[in-house]
Amino acid sequence: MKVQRFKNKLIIDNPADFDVVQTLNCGQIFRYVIDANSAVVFSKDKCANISFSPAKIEILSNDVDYFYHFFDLDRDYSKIKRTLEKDEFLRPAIKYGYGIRILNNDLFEMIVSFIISANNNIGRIKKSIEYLCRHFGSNMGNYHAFPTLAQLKKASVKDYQSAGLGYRAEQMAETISRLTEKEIESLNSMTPSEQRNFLISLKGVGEKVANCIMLFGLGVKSVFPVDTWINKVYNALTNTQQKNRKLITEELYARYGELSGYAQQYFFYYYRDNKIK
DNA sequence: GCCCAGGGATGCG
DNA sequence: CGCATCCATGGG
Repeated sequence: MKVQRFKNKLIIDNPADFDVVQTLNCGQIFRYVIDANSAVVFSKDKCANISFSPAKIEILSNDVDYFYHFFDLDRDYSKIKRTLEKDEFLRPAIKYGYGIRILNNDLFEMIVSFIISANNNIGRIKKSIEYLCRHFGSNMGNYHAFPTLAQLKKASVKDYQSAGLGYRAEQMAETISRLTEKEIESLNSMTPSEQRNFLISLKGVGEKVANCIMLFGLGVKSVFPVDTWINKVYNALTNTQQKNRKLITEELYARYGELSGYAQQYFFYYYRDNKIK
């Protein structure tokens, strides 16, 4: 897939491995607006305006380098799909979500976003995050940036409750008050196992949330986050009624290995979009 | 009113 | 360890 880079624009002609709708709607980003042929995507303090058709994708931004990496445009997804298509469970999901790419989201944004995501639904997650951006993030003119750690340290438990975090409000306040920029930065140089241990030590972060933060915020693809949807998928495919998510996580990681993160996204998008029981 | 959502913390054995 | 129960909140 060839990407043309200009000063303020990326152009992709005949994008075989990139579908904007699929990539934005597969639950890895909560700040975007989209309609039939255009979208606006927000990450950290940046934004990109996208227009798309089957023949062409145009990404406009004043930080092209950031969004080139954000949309993972250096990676060959056709190769990944060729490998994963050999798996009979995955084949229909890849056919459906052929244009999914795993976004390289901002790490701190992922930590906050996925703490909010626990036992929650995507609509409510989006609203809570919007609230935090509007009340604590820098005003960028047309939009508000995702708040920095320093900015969120000014938020109280009450603020988080007003944002709709419910019982996660106290967890968030504690995690934000304890977390330092240095710790966040240091995650980049840790091994996956060290990353997981640190992340799980944060209030509101368990196995699944840690895996999501690693997958979307640290680029670690050898993780398989298991949420309620993946739990349903697993039971449907294996004809079981397994409820032990730790066991499901281990089994799916054993099956998909270093490509677990990709496999998980194809499954999630396919089954959630088709509302499989 | 019940059930569910990209689960985690807690307590109990 | 594993396991059950509880937890805010809003939409279906």
